[in-house]
Amino acid sequence: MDDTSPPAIPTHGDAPAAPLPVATVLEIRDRCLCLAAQRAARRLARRFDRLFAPLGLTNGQFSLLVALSGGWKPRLGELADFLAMDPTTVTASVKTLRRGGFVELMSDTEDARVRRPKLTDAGRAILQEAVPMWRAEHARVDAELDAELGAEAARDAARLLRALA
Amino acid sequence: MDDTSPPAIPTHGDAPAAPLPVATVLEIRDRCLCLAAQRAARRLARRFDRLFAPLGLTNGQFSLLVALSGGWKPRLGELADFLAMDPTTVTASVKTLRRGGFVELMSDTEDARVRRPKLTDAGRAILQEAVPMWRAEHARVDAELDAELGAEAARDAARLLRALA
DNA sequence: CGAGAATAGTTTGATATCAATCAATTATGG
DNA sequence: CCATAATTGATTGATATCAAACTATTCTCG
Repeated sequence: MDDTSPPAIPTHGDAPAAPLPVATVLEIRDRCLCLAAQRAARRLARRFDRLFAPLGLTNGQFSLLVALSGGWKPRLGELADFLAMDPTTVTASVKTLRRGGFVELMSDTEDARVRRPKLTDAGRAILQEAVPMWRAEHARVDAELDAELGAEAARDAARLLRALA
Repeated sequence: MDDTSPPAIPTHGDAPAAPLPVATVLEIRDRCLCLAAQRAARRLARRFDRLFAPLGLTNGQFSLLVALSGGWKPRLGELADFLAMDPTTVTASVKTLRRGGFVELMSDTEDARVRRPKLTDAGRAILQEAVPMWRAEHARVDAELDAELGAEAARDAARLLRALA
């Protein structure tokens, strides 16, 4: 930083790391679907995490419990595919829910490698509290989206997100 | 479960935790924007994390570095707003990037509470490698979206996600 | 049947994420 | 000017996330 020192000699043959052109920054900021998806996911996650906080549930735990509450009896790997999670993340999430008493883990009788998570009574009970909360909050989200984009685009949102996943 | 035992007496006045109706499960599975956003975000995050892995960057670190590469000199809180992150997450992310030598943290001369992250030469250099990779990969994402939804919906995708955030 | 490949899940280690709480600094009202 | 409130970040603790490496089990085919 002393102007009597000789001109800097770049370490390789590279130019000395100029800032990106403004157009490039704007292109990424405004068009990057990955960034946009992370932002939307974080905002919505926080919103539903706060909604479910009085129950001691997170949005992800709610989704996992819902997935198990129908007739579907997935193995852990199938659950990971459905949630678009890494299998190791599902292992960890199920462990937390097991500690909370909402889920138990059964070994498959056909194939000893396979394990299937199963809702407990406590799991079903907390869902009966959570579902009406979800319904009310989600109606608000839909209304806000309608106001911002119009009903048509709002309906496309779910389809778009499914296509991205 | 023994039919000679007396009828179960629910702990409270509640019904003994019946499974959710199938229609409810399907409603949440197919319409919940939060779940859909998490899925899309995880898939895209994994995709760009793998893309940038040879550089030792994650998708989130890339986005943060891009945000700092233009003329914008945000304080940490402003950066958190832009990324829709919790401020404490930004503190943690910047710490990692500082350890990697890509960012430095400057105290503001006007207000001693304020700190502003700043790209280092190494940060600018790695961006020059990462941006072409991003461009190529993102073109593939766009093409896949075009094929699935048509060009029009694909072009609106970023706008829709911004509305969600 | 038996050896090697494939599959299912777990463990470990690193980063990401956020709520709750704390410390430092600045602004405001009396 | 001082006491209090508001602002800005940092720290802590818990869960989430995924890559890499591992164990256990099942499959395949010679």
